[in-house]
Amino acid sequence: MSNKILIISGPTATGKTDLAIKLAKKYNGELISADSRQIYQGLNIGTGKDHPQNIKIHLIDLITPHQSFSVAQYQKLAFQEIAKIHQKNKLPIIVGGTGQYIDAIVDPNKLTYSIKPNKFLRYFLNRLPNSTIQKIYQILDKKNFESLNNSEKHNPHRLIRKIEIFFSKKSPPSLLKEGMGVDWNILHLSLTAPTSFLYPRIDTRVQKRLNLGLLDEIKKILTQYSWSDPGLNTLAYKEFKDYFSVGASLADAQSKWTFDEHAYARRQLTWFKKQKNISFIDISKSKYQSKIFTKVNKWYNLS
RNA sequence: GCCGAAGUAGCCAAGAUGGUCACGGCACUGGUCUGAAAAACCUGGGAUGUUGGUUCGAGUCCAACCUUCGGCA
Repeated sequence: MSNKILIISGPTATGKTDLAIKLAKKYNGELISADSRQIYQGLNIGTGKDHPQNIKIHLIDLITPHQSFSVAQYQKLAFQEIAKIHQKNKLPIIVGGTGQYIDAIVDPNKLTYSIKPNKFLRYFLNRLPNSTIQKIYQILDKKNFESLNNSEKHNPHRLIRKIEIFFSKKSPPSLLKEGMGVDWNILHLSLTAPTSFLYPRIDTRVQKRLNLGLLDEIKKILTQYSWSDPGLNTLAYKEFKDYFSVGASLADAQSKWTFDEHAYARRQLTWFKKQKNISFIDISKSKYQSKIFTKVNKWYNLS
């Protein structure tokens, strides 16, 4: 066997981790995080690393807040972890809310992932107005520029990445050469709920994290890192920048943070909605957990 | 009870001398995404406290009423 992978995804505050821990116990599994923020050391309360200490979760606490990270790196590491867990004849359980990271596992054939970021180019382009970036890309690659939708044309990150790809030498090696992902048997469960159900849960969790001492954690982080470090561009941290640096009110920071969490949850729902081969589980419905265990059980024992 | 100020979407808020049924921001909605993704973007709907009056025409002027805030009692 040993080609099965269980994925638990979904927006924030749906109880993914708790569920995944239960599943891991029952099915002899090991957890792999798919979370772009829990990879940062020191960002604990704000990113929700509140799972029991005796539970091992792979791919968290990988780097410090002044380092940057990306999907391609995640993909590589996740493949390694999956392989290790399979070798132990255990079930890898991917749990997280970063849709892009999960996508890199489910659909690994992303050719451009081998094209590395060009720091110099990014530094240069990042200080230009978007209209100029557009013109540059238009001149370089008129055809592709015109095929972009409105959202992409106004998105400097995406435009810069496209320019980066244009300048790189073509013919990126396919990851499929390594044979990763070709024979996996994946069950992808995505937790979901109406926003009217999610928002109150988010709100209480925000309050809870403040009570747990988030502000002290931020204070401590600020002794070593600065607001411009990539790790601090994270919900639960970035909203407190004005509070700490300009003396803005705590209430404003908290409500800003809360609303950012709502918007984040919406984006996640939008992302997962259009992914293929997902079973959605509405956690606002009763007995959703038993539905999950039934589904997993059937999948685990068959095939 | 009297005097003053104010009432524009869930919240904040613009609106020279009355004239395209009203600027924005937040929230909320739907969407985009191939090495920044808890990122970075695109999109949509919703309002002039109430009732009258003046006027060709009122958020803008007048009256009454209602509500809120401040002061005096």
